[in-house]
Amino acid sequence: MSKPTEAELEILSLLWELKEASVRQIHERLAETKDTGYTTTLKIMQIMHAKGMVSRDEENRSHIYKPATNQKETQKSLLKNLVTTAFGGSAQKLVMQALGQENPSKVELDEIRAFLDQLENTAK
Amino acid sequence: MSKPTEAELEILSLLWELKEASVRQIHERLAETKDTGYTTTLKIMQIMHAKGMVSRDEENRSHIYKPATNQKETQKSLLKNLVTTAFGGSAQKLVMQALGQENPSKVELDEIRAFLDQLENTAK
DNA sequence: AAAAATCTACGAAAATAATCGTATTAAAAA
DNA sequence: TTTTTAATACGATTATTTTCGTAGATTTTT
Repeated sequence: MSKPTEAELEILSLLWELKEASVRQIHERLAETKDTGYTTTLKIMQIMHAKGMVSRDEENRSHIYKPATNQKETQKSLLKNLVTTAFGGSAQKLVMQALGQENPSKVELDEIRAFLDQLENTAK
Repeated sequence: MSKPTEAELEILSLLWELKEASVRQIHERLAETKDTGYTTTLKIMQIMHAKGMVSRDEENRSHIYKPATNQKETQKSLLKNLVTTAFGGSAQKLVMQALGQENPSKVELDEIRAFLDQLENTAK
């Protein structure tokens, strides 16, 4: 699957969150943060459908869209792209930057630690 | 500073690595992986200069470019953008995805652990 | 039943990004 | 000195992405 554009990614992300949604629902969520027309949202979702990036149920007049691209795979390729273009290929640098800018809770940090342990044991 | 485009980011990244470079140098590096014309590289670097994204020394005929945008800041904003658009705002999810896809060495993992510890102590 | 609101489809315009060709000038090589 | 190579500037073209307006159909409200 080709890389989603910025606008597509915003919508895809909402679909991952909501599992499924109508154009209206997506548009209302987008409208919270940006000032965009309904038909613009519609058009982009139609394009995404044409690309096979989402599926849709046309049973009712208001179509219901679902993500058709795997979330993990998509995130992975976006990350890979960012690591190579902006972080000189170092995932570690990216991770540290990401953590440094946030203020992760102890719980989150512990979860990451557990994940690191698991990585170390599973690998090899 | 506005978000660099894909092509700009590639160049910026090389400039961060090299500290400074001529158009020719950048172009040769780009040409290793993609098939692009010299004047295309030149044009993009000129645009970057017009945007204030890079500075340049025009002393000699072959201009020498330097990054004018802070690497950390730029990386930070790109990450923030990715976290919000693709990871539903969760830096933790992004971090785990990033680590999971690589195969980090024990040394790297330990460095990250140390970083986590430091985060925990510094914060609050 | 008529009017208003709500959908989709779709083409076209606008905005943004990337590519390239040509002119001109300066430096290097012959 | 002449020719060739290498550089910048810059406009124009192409490609991609985003936005919008309008038509036509179906629901919902009055």
